[in-house]
Amino acid sequence: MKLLTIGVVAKQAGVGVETVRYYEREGLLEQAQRRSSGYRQFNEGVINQLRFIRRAKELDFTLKEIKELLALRLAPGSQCVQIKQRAEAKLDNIEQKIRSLQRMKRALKKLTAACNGKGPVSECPILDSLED
Amino acid sequence: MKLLTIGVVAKQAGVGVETVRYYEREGLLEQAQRRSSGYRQFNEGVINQLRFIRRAKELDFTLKEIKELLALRLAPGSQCVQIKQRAEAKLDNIEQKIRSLQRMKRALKKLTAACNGKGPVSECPILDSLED
DNA sequence: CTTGACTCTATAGTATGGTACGGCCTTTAT
DNA sequence: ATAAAGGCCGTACCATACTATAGAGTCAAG
Repeated sequence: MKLLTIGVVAKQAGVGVETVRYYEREGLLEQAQRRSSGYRQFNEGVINQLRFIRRAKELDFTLKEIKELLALRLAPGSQCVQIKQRAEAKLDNIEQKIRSLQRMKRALKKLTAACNGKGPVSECPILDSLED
Repeated sequence: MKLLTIGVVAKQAGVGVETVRYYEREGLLEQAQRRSSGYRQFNEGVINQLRFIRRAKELDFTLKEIKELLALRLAPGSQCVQIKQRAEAKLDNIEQKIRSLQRMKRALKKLTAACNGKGPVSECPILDSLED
């Protein structure tokens, strides 16, 4: 098992060195072993963990939620259904955001449609409807 | 023209007193007149301005963008088309967010569909696909 | 005139997810 | 042996949009 320095790990995982330290501080990564000089020594698995974090972030999980996922993954007796529940909750969450954005979109579309883009600001129907 | 204290203004507009001061500091509201004691005196128009800000925020404009809208509104020679452009840019922006969330949604749906919710975490296909 | 509610300022803290800096120590290559 | 590159830590800083606190002064009602 090869041991890697933080710089190598960061590069492999596509994140900054500071980010790796930050994740360690925040408990997303376990405390790395140290050599006598104090330098961290990672085993290769950390790179996959960092990728896990990145993927989960792409799915809109917060670091806090990711930490919970990682904890579940390691806790003895955790069941797959717990992970599934979290994924489904996140799915709900995302769907709500989408609906909210779609409402905004409709409202803004209506405003821009009402405006012919001509004339001074004093006659702008977009501002008018924000003001009234 | 009645002059109002900050507390009245805040209440009428449905925001906190601190928020009004914050907006003033940030340049979203012009500096209020003061009486000799140093107390702010607002005229009633401020309430509409605060509502403007609230509505624009609901449409996902940031305070920075709102400040620009307000500046445009006051600048002589501003044209309606400039407002419309900003609204359309924001619309694009929102549409991008929606698309991004929809991608996440599809990915998460796929993951949850692959998981029957049975068995230990070590066999969870959701975690598997985040890890690999 | 007193009391309680209101207001003032400046400063710090909240949450999120990092990024940057300074000063120092270690490793690695030549 | 030396110099460059990399690592360490603690702290501060970024953006966003507030919110809270302390300590002081002011206003209005009774």
